[in-house]
Amino acid sequence: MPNPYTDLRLSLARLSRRMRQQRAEGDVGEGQRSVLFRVHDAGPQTLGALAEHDRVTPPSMNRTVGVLVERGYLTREQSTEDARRVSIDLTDAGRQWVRETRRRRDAWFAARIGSLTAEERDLLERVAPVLRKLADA
Amino acid sequence: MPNPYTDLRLSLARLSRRMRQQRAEGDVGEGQRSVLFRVHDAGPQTLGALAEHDRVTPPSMNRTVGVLVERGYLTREQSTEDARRVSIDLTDAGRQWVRETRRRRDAWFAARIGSLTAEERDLLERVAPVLRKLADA
DNA sequence: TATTGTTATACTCTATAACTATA
DNA sequence: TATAGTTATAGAGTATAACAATA
Repeated sequence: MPNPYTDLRLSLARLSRRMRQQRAEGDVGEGQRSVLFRVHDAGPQTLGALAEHDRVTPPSMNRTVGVLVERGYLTREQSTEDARRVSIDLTDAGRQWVRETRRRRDAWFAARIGSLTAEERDLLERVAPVLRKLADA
Repeated sequence: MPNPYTDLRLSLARLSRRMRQQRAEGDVGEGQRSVLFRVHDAGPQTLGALAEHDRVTPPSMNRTVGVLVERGYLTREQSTEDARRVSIDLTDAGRQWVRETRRRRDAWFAARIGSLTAEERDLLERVAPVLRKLADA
């Protein structure tokens, strides 16, 4: 065992996989969800910004955005300052979708949290900022 | 904010995404990796068992396994007790691939760990079993 | 000329339906 | 008949290359 964090890393990967599998029938895929969450949290984005954020090529992101526009969750609007750029924003339906999805996932996660002891829950709350730091590093 | 664990859940998802993106050029995909790791950790598996473990349909898993057999990482062998079943196992190359990949990922993770304080590292080590419990719940 | 976005095209991974061999 | 695996086929999602519009 060359590294004491192997177990931690594996547990993280596994838990995250379980979370990702928590999606409703007929739901949007992982890439689409990421875009909707991003626009919800960071406001209107250009295509390039979204592609970079998800580390995906612009044509790929363009297709993803196209699907979400067709579904009525996003709007594409040409920028007034720079006509090359587009501004991608949420519709009301998109905003509602994000809220609903977040609610459902939080509920799933909270149910699992409920099986822990008070001490374990306390530990989780304290480790949250550390995980955030790791993710952003 | 209806749930105090939203932040934790998001950090987990984000960190895991970063980890998954850590793959070398010409590397195998996520689904293929999951299969190799599974067989490495749990020993020879039937196709159905692998499909169920990854929550994927048998035809889909069959294709994934087929690619890995062609790549020389897995072998398919008919069971002697029940001729309908196949036993899927790692080749030496497959075993080596798993070890190498795990080593690389651990290194990536360890590098990020290095930016933490001793106290934060201690917290992480203690939370590992809790995360495992959550993932397995 | 460089940048932003898009279209054309192909490849991978997934799924459902239908088939084969075995129990 | 039921089960384990496979084959046939199609639908998402991704990529690279080439193009269009604008700066």
